[in-house]
Amino acid sequence: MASQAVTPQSVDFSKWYNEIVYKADLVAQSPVRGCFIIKPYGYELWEAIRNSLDKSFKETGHQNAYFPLFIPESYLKREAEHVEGFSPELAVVTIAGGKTLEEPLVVRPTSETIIGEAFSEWIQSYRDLPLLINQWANVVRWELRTRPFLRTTEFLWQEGHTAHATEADAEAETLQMLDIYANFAIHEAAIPVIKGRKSNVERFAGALRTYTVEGMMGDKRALQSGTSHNLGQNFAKAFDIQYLDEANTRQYCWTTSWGLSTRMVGAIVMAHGDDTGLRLPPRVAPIQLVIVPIFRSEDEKAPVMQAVDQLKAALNAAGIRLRVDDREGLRPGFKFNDWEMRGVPLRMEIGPKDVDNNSVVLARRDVPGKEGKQFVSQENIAATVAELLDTVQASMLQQATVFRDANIHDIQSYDQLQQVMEAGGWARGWWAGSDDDERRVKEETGATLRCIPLEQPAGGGRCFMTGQAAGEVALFAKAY
RNA sequence: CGGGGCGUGGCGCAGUCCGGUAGCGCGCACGGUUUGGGUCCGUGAGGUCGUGGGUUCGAAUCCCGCCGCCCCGACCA
Repeated sequence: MASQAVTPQSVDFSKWYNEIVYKADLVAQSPVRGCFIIKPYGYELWEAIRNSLDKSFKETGHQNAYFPLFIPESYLKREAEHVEGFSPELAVVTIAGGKTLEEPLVVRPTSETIIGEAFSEWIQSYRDLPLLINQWANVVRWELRTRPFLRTTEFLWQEGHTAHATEADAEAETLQMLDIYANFAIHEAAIPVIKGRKSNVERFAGALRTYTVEGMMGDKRALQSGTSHNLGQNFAKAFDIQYLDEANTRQYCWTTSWGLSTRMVGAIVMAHGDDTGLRLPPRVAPIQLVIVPIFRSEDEKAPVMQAVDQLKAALNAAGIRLRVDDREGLRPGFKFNDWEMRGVPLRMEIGPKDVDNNSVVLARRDVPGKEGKQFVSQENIAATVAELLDTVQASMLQQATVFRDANIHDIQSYDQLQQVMEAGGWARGWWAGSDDDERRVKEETGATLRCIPLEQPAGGGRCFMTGQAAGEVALFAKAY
């Protein structure tokens, strides 16, 4: 069937996304609205994300644990801002075992409360700090509107929770984890995210400060791809997380939490996809290389498959994730399109002519059409492929960075903000507005304050909205 | 909850205005053909037309009720 995909830069980007996640076999519909089945190919992509992050967590001294799905309703109520923030989207169990429960159980929307309760028992002394815990889990948030990966009723994520002796330690942890997210997004997912701080309006319910990494999608909208919160002493006070310091006096801990979800899968799809379908960065692609053998007859098939077996062995030995498409009855052209739609970064074509010449064709997914094809020798194929995968990885980051930078516009006035939002893109300008000003921006232009970037220009200027003196620039964009 | 739309084989749809044998494309199964950019031909399987009632000799089609889903808005990793 011919691909009906539209250009991701067009107004039909949403439609393109909804179609491609199904066609590329990432996801399937489920019986429950807002919940989606993640199919093996999509799950492998999530596993690649998970494995990379988990490695970074371990390297920075974090340990995995697992906390219960059900949280007593009273726990959420202990932190006022937190419960207010999450109440509208909670799923609550009131009946179990055929009886009405004395206290309803909340299906976790996040686990600060139950982990805070545990921390209060685990932590006695400054010697117990820092306590660095992460969990891989599912959470449920009953959102009104959902989309595969980007906003689902149930989603998979990791949530890190840490406790520290000092505010400085907590802040350092918060920023360290933000760096891990940013490094993953940039170097693995090839999405050049911008690190920044959230405004009061966008801050996590109960946090002192929230940091974010924001990525630009193919339609120039922003997507928050990971967050890290400095919770201050808010949860420590709500859950009585205290320790005895070296002077034998009781002190409240400073805690953090940080999370990255299956939304990252959607980010990768939306940041890189094109007319033909997905484009997956080699470092996270479940299949990095697909080999398409080409032959007309059984006589031609034997030598081709023999060469394929040899190439496959060499590539496997080098740790390259590959698949041989030996499906019968399908023409090569069909297979080319099929794997391009699924985003496989590199394709190897090998037919009788190549066997004679000791060559193969390698086709890059990041360069469209025939220009992405090249003949290479079968000698040292593993090294050739590995190098080309690195090239594709770098090229995809480069393309995404050029696209991002071309679509961030510096603004000096509210008019300019409105113009940028109408035309599409991100707006960057000096900002000293109030929370109400920020809400007005959202109402009138559809843009939200995505973040106050950590990297700031020198000096200061006048707020583009209020004209007041401003010391920081902020990024505004329409977001998912 | 406000505004708009849709429920017909696995998926996408036509048929509804004007009632009269349930159709098309894709997919699936089988046989043949084909393979360097989305092969072609043939045969076949598969549908309580969302649901309940009403009108009628006869309802996918007309009337009334109900249910479900999608899109836009409010909420959001």
